Amino acid sequence: MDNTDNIILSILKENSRASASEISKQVNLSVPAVTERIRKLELSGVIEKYTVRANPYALGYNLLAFVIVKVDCSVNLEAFQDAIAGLPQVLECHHTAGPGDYLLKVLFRDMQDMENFLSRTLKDIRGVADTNTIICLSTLKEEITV
Amino acid sequence: MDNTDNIILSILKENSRASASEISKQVNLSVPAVTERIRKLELSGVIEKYTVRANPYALGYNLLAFVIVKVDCSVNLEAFQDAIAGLPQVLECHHTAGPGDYLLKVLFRDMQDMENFLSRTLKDIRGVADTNTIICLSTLKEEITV
DNA sequence: CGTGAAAAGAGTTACCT
DNA sequence: AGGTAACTCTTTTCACG
Repeated sequence: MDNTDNIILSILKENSRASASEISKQVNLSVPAVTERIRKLELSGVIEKYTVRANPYALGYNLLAFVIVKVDCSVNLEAFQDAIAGLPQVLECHHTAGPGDYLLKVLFRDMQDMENFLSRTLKDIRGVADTNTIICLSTLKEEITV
Repeated sequence: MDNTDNIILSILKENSRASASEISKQVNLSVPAVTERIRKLELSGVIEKYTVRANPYALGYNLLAFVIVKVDCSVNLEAFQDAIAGLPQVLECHHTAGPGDYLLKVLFRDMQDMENFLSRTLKDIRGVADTNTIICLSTLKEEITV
């Protein structure tokens, strides 16, 4: 993971469809050398997957919020986790040490969608004791990784 | 944005390097038809960018935390925002309505790196009045978008 | 929206520095 | 480790049905 690898990674982060020949010009290396480095980045797990960044707004999701969830410790956590992970609106679910037990990042179409999620979807999941919602007014930065 | 578009989008989310011919087989459409749909998804902004998902752990970042930041209202917010956005460790920065003013998603190499970030990097930014850190124990789900 | 052909560009390999 | 060159395969693009 030298400097060249970092440049290659940042090029792919900007455009994962960049060809090896395009990249080779930017890093002053031959095509096979670039191909080999990318292959190693994939094998070592640095490159997890080639993906697409979709715009939630263009898809009708205009509201973003983080939800801090407190869970009743007496309940089976796996059921809670499976239920949460199955909700497509829930982009992220982290087990946390802090004011709550879980932190969710959730997209909503509108306020009503959010209300519905908080007062129905979430409360219907066994184990959810309390929720605390942080509404996002605007997003200044949103990267997948370093 | 019909069902076919959704399938195409989900295929690209799984592998953004999938060729139009590969996709065409999965959606039972011709190659030019798929190409045209993808072009429209790009133009309409649904597809924001083709990117790579890098594994933070493979890059030495083993600690993830969310930091709730309270800002002194009397200070110029732009300076704060620019300073924050310039930090590569800060993956996300949201302006929020809630217990704090900003919510940051930050990667750390280790505990010392986190301590350094909280007690130096952050405190040195003008306007930061108070911080509250939520440490992630584990991550169950982490998607970019719906 | 499908088909088919033509052209361009991709990746791969082997060999050499 | 990296460069060069040739070969092969795939992809994309275009004109037409």
